[in-house]
Amino acid sequence: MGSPDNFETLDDILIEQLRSEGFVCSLPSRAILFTEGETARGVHIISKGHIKLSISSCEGRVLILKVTKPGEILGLHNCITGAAYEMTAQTLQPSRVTFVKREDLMGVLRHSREACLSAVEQLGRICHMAYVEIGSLNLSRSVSEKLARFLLSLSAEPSYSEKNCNDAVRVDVDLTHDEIAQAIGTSRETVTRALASFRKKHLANLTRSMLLVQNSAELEKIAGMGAARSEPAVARAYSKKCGPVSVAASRPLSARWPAPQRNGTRAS
Amino acid sequence: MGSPDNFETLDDILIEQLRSEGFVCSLPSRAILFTEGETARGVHIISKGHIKLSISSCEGRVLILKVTKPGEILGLHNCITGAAYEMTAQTLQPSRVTFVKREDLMGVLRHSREACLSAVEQLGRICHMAYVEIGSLNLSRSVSEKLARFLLSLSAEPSYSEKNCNDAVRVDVDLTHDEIAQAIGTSRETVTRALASFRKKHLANLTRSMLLVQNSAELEKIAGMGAARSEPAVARAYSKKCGPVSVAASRPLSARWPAPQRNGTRAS
DNA sequence: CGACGTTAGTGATCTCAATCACAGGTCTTG
DNA sequence: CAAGACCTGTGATTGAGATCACTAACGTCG
Repeated sequence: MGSPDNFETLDDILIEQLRSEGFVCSLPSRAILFTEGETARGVHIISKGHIKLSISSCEGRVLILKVTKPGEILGLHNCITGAAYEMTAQTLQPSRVTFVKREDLMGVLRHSREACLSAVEQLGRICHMAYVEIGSLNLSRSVSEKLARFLLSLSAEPSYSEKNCNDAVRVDVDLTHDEIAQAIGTSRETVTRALASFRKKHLANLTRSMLLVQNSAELEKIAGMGAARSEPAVARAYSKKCGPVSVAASRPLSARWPAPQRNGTRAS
Repeated sequence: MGSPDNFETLDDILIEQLRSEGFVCSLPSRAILFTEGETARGVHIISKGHIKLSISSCEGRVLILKVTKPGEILGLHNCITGAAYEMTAQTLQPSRVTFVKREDLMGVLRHSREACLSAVEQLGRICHMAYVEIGSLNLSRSVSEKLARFLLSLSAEPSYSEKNCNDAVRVDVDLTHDEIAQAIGTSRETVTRALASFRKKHLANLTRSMLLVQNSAELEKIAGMGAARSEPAVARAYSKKCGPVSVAASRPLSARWPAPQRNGTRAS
């Protein structure tokens, strides 16, 4: 988890430099910044408001990838590679964004070493997030697990949450059940039911875009994040011919997982 | 789709430069390059062999993210951001990789502008792939759809496939049914059944790590990739208050994803 | 060569969540 | 304010696929 020594300060240099190049615009709620398939003309830097990023199949199925917070930059990699947007961006509230043309972005990258390193850092972070998202989305079976994880991720977001007294966290989410369903890949009704279940158990309460996380500990247990189960259970993937050899390079082979034995740790 | 004018040549500069800095090592089949949770000490550049990248949940569930081909670079963003690997890398065949230490990577990035731009390009591409993967993984319901897509992606891979006479493509995949299941997020038995179904319909035939794609056109239809349906059907997501305003840019609104109709590829 | 250990192939069940079908709420907007 | 248009909440139904439980092929290697 150690944040890298070197880049520390570079972190937002790119954004700082870009801000002066771009022009600001205000957008109403539910405005679309760009849609998938479109070619990127530039990048958007969010100053105010939350932006919903989603991918959709042409059948109408929609997957919400993430909801960005102010300070993030959108479409960076599309500008750089020239690949069309693979997602659609839509504001959830009235927002303010700075738009920087692709040429200007490229100019900055080419002329400022620091900006370029900063871009590398930004992209690295985005990659990481994407992979974590993939895992989080696909490595869970039950809906309640995904929903719990989703609610927790919302409440963990500082720009959203207003911590309260004891354990409760109040979050202002401008998402409908339908959108939540799209974010965790399930159906609206199922979200409604799962939320009702959480409410009944006093774990969390979502009413009219106001989420109240009451028992985050228990939620985390449901989400499978809690260190509750210490059973690592590395699974069959490594139980086979596995790792007779690992790269020459020094390798502590981080003892994150115990003996790769066959064992079916069922949660029952 | 236009590959960007500018970077064209920069494409592999980073890798070229890194190659001279690193040291090569040969690995047997099923060797592990690194595991999730571990901190990145450097990057791996694949010279020979295919590498399986997977994420696993602590319950033992495994998701195979992708199988890389020679020429790719692994762990770049982990080195850069300092974040731990979010995935495990394992060889599928005897392989040869070049390992470059993190310090050396950083040095190259800092001292060569072109290398840095090249890194930006690389990362951009990786981001794009990751997002496409997310969509592909989550926006389809039926297993046969995902399996078809997966088989096609294998056969499309030049480093794998050996095109044959007419339509048939022969591919040498070193993946078990189990691993395929992990790659498309389903169970082994289901993969076996779906493959049997494809075999029966003479669409594709997978036997002992030898895939023969017989009717790619039909497979594509199942995968929902075929331009068959031109129905944009952008869906309810935009049907609401939607885009009263869209940032300056025009938007072609091209629908990217599958459009299969209901069809059950059940064995039975 | 026989003995494991790993893959593949198949049936029988069972479960979770998608879907369908409404009904009551809430928020827009003329 | 009344009419719609969305959103939420719930029941009933259904089906795709996960799981379980075996059996049958290989392959490897003492």
